[in-house]
Amino acid sequence: MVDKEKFREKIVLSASKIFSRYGFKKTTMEEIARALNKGKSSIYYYFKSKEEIFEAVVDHEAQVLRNELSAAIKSTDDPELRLRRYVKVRMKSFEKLSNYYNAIFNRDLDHFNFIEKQREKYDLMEIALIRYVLWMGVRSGHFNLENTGLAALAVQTALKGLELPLFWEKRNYGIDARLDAIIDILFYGIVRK
Amino acid sequence: MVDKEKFREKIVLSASKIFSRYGFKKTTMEEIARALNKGKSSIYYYFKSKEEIFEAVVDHEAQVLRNELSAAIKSTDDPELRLRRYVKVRMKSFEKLSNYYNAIFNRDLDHFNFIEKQREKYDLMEIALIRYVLWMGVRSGHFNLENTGLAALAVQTALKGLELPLFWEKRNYGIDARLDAIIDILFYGIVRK
DNA sequence: GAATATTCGACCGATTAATTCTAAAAAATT
DNA sequence: AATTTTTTAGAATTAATCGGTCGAATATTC
Repeated sequence: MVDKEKFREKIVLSASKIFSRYGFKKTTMEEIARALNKGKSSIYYYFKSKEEIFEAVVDHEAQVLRNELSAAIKSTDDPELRLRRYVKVRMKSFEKLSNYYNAIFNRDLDHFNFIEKQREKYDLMEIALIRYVLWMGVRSGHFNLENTGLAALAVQTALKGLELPLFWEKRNYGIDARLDAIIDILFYGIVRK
Repeated sequence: MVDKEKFREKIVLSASKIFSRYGFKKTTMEEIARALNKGKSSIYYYFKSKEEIFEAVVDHEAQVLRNELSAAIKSTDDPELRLRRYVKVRMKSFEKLSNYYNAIFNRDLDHFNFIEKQREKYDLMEIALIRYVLWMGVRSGHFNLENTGLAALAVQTALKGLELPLFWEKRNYGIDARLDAIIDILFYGIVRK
């Protein structure tokens, strides 16, 4: 039927909320079904397992993140501001996109190889985006870098490393300020004086 | 030992956070124990079941609520402002004290009779508090009521009825404004013109 | 009204989680 | 320092839960 894909999306959107609230393990098929006013077994008509639903959820949220990131890049021409906005969106999205975040940091989930694949896919995308931002900055003379590929890798590594300390502790206040500080530090070595 | 009661409190405080995040059913003894750096079975030295821990948590939070409510009442002498503050604290606390809230509204828990007892205890306390607030208002000529006992019951019933629509929907914004509106409506029939 | 798509209740086996058991550390008492 | 008592926790037990299957029922399409 034509509507099958539509309903798969409905499932993804609904399950996403439950996953983000309770995490993968604590979310039951029963709950996913109940939220949609369906019987549990009906869900299996659309997805063949809980993992498959979760994979679709993660894919969907990665897509949302990608969109937000490219919107941030398009929002300005100034390379410095652009990188600044990119970092902010990227770090803040990680808070919101908690499924994705959990998928990456939750030890329980390490055995799912699709997480690994997702991570790789995401990493490549991110490095490419950062490299683009850096390259544009170099071209316009704002940034001072020999090898944008290597630099993009370095920046991305730094961002990944910052995720944990940034969100594990005080989850609410000071994030903006701390991000600014981090970005400033990042810039000292990049921006041409 | 003397410290046994102390450690029971530690368990209650710690378990409270986990319960409020995941609810009764989804919280495991394993998690409660892990959060305290103890073995799962050690917890059973202090509480004889998960239910008993939860009961202690609910008791504790009801106590917190009682304290906040009487602080609100003591915070002013003006009867109108006092009732206004009482309602605000009462409605907002319900958001925070989510264990208690869940205990009352979660259908899964209906079979625990201690919930019923807790509910009764709380209702009586609340009616007494409201009656006191109303009575003081009548005495000073601010309120216009024949029977404060009956009026207290009516106000309390109204508040209980408001809990659900108020918190089930948009859980964040407009609550303050909506509460004010509700309080205003409540006052039209109470405050002497 | 046959064929196809969709739903769901009943069930199963594996896993997980609550609780108990046993015995060993750790503290307190003698 | 021996012993008694308190506290801890790994292992064992038991109960419940949950993901997933199956087949039958119901709705939809042709």
